[in-house]
Amino acid sequence: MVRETSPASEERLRDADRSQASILAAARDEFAEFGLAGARMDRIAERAGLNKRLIYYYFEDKEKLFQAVLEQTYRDIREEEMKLRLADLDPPTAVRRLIEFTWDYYLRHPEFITLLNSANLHRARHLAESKRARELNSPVIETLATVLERGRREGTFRGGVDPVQLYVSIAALAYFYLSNSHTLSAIFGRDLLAPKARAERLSHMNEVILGYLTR
Amino acid sequence: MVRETSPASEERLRDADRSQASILAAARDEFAEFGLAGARMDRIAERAGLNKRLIYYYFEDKEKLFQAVLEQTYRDIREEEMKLRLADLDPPTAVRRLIEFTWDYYLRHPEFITLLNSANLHRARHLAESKRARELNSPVIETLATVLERGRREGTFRGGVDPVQLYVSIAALAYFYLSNSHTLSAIFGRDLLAPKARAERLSHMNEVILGYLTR
Amino acid sequence: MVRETSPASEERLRDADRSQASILAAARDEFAEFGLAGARMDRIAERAGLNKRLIYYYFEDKEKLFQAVLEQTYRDIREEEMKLRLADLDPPTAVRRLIEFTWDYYLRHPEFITLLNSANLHRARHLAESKRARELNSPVIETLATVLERGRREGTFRGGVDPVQLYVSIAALAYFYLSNSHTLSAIFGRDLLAPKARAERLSHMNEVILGYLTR
Amino acid sequence: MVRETSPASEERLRDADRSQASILAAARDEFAEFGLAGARMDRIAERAGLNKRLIYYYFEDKEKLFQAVLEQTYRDIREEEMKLRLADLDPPTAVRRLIEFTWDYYLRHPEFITLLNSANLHRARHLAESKRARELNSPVIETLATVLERGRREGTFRGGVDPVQLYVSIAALAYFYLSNSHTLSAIFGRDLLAPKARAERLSHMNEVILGYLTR
DNA sequence: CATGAATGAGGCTTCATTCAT
DNA sequence: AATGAATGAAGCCTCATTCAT
Repeated sequence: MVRETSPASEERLRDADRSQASILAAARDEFAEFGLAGARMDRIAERAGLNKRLIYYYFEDKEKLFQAVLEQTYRDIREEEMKLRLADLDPPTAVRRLIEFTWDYYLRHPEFITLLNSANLHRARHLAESKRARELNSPVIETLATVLERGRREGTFRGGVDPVQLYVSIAALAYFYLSNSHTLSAIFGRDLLAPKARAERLSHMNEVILGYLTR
Repeated sequence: MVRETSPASEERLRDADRSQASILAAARDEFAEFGLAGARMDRIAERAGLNKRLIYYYFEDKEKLFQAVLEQTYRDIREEEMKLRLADLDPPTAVRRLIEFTWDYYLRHPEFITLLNSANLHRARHLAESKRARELNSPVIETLATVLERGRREGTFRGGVDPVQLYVSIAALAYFYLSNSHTLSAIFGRDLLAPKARAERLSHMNEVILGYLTR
Repeated sequence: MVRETSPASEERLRDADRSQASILAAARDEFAEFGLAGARMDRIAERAGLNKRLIYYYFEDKEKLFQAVLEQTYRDIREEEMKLRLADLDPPTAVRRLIEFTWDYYLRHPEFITLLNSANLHRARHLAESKRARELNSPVIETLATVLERGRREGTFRGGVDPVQLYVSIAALAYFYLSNSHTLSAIFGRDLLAPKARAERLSHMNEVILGYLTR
Repeated sequence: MVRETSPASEERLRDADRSQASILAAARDEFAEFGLAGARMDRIAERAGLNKRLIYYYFEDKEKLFQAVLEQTYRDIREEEMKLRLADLDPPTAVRRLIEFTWDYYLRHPEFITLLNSANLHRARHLAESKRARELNSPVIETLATVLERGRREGTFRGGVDPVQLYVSIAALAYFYLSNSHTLSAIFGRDLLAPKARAERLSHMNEVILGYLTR
């Protein structure tokens, strides 16, 4: 005999999950747009289409909510990084793939950048408290290490490249450009987010990193 | 005895200047520490050792004060960049000098990074409103262009390098590392600001940029 | 197999009784600790180990719950007073017994005092609404009247003593000392609840009341 | 030459003082009526006829305001006790005077009782934090000691009476009756605050205390 | 009988800003 | 130039209570 899960309780559970997910998504957008201090709990509730009180019911307070958003944010990017399968590609292609993924991900997830900035404004306090910080380490780093090693053995890449430094540098080249695009656009008097400018940036990034790696 | 008006009024002027400067410095620290939304006018007054009302007297409101801080911040870095005299150096040394200056400046002025992040969180609204935005363009860019051109002609550097892209990339490599040092430290489980780590990062940055430029 | 309805329903009834008693005890402690306004329905549920909704199921709302607690509190002390059997003792012993009982009861039931204070802060509104107020009249008063009369006839006690006034005074001497022990301890700079201090107080109370009564 | 205090600044100061006094009086009434948890900052502001924000400006938060009210309350009664001049009276009269003063003071200041109850509900935490607790010790105690000693030497009073215990007992007899008058009235079915009942209580108190003291 | 999810009203407190001198 | 007093709006959070099973 098949046990019938009470549809009622299942739906209830799903409601709870759905409510939490709604809040989390709404909070992510609000924090991304206004930062931790500038975010408004009222607006988060409104964005989520739920009662404000419910936020406290599930997430205790603003700080904890922010922390939950950060954790979710990291989980999201790590999950996508896992799909990259860089090990299957020849070294230069793998590096190019990582650069393009990073660039695209930041473009598709502008909230990632502002959330990270907010987290760092608060000295990563929320991350430090999140006992799972180390789990957020990118799975790409290890793969990148083997890619670099393979490239070196094949004679394509230079040796002595620290994969962590390289990973950080790839992120840096994309992140800084996008994070500061408004300021830079104002200063340089040209729109850095225009399609052409974007293509040029990606191209430049590839040149810099591969120009550096390739011997 | 005749009371001399002039020195008194002059002194008063200097007091006024000093007060404004105090407020500006206090505001810079406060905004850097807490962001625009997180900053407190009360604390700024306290930091400046002056009455809160005076801030409004000189700077109208919080937004305008933030704008004034940003402008000052840009003026400060541009002023130091002017002293670089890259044109006097041979191309690789000039580039290395720029990288080291950037790195050092960010290290000596951690507030620069968080202020810039705040400005961008607000989509550079405060900069756009500042009629002097274009004046904030770095004087280094032009010099860098000539340096790159000279390097190319001398056969040291590759050609086709956009000085703006390169300038942005140099800033990016330093900025991202420092801006996200807390988060990265938590994730990698090691202190990215320790002296050794800092030296390694600077070395890596030089290698990437010069490895890319040099043919 | 036949399912027996009766024990089940009986058990359920006992469960219901037990739940109500749990809630009542939890509420008594919570109200005693924080007063009516300071008490939290959440905490009462938690203390009772039961769902908050159940409190409303059994007691309608916070006010009614408080009233129920008060009634129970009075029933409890009256029940113990009934066991005193003062009529069996010679007058001075009977009075001493009452004093000691009062003192002990307040010491054993510190919640009695704060609950009474809360009730009076609300001008005994909850008591006035309880149709059974008069039933809460102490059974001791009548006994005390006969004791006083007997003492007078025997020549031990003075005449003209109103048993209600005396009863109130005995309660007063114990109640005030214990109710305000924290304040008094702070002011006098000594711990009024230390064993020695407590013994001295009881002794003093006996002396005052018997010194007054005895001729 | 007479220095003229700027009327402006003096008035300003008086405004500040007056505002604080208004808030304190309003808070005293509100806390007396509803207790600490039941009191509403909004209502206090309204009672004081001042902006709610001002309460925080002068008193920081609700707890601190409560503490300030308590301190004021103690200062008030101590100040009146100072005027008693018991030392000038013959011992029985002095004691009677103290009893009557206590009774009258509680009747004229019903807020005194509920405030004290509130303070004790919170275990005198606010008093303990008030470094001036010991200063709140009644000046009457010492006088009472000399009165008792004088009475004993004159042969009117019994010996071995602890003035602190006696002082507490006198307060107790009045306090309990008034503090619990609502509850007691409901239980006994008669109005304990009616003029006749009040006179009887005062008379009883005098009889108890003097009956006890007099030998 | 029992419970997790949800809510509207309201409470304490904070904030940028202005007033009056 | 400088300041203490004062304010209205709004922010975070809590509370008693109800809903839906």
